[in-house]
Amino acid sequence: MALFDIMGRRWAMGVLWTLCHGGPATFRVLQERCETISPAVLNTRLKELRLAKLVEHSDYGYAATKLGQELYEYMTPLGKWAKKWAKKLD
Amino acid sequence: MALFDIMGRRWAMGVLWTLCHGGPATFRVLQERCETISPAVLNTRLKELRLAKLVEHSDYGYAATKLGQELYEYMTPLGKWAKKWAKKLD
DNA sequence: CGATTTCGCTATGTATTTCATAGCGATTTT
DNA sequence: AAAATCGCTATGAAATACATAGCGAAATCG
Repeated sequence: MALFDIMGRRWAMGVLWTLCHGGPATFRVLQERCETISPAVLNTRLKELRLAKLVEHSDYGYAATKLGQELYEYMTPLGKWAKKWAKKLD
Repeated sequence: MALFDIMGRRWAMGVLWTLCHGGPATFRVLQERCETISPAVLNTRLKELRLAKLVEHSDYGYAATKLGQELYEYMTPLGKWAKKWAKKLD
């Protein structure tokens, strides 16, 4: 369950989601998009995500790799489901 | 993204996965199935998952709710994908 | 029935992770 | 040349997770 290992860290999913949803971004732009992430954690997550080949550092800044996009696509329906789920919590 | 909030905690996905994959279990059995989880963390996650209505405490011990199963089903293809992904890391 | 085992879980002290914030050196803009 | 912006590191405090021991209640055994 090594995937859970990396995804079970704060902001790991959030960063990948943000990159896929909003497109490539520089460090600082990405930081702003995440709104409340600290640069230290963002930096750590980016290193981990790059090591996991889910994110890469291109000319346009950080971007999801093909693998990262694939993972994101598995997560999108989950995002929709989450809205339904949230309503049931009241 | 409140779903990421709860799922982005250590063992949250793992516990739900374990319950869905192996069926309902008592606290101690669940702890054994997770192999390396500490009782304190397991207890915390169970509280959170119950609050999120993903897990419930039935007669047979802890079990995933219908909602929890739904979420699990979104995660299963992800588990298969993870194997493919793991090979590309070597 | 009393003794033992098992159960769910809490307590405790330590290690790791995350946090907010400041700021450095390098590059780009003015 | 000065100022702004960049990616990122440093730091110290707070939150989270860890391993381990063990408690009180319930089930099981003799």
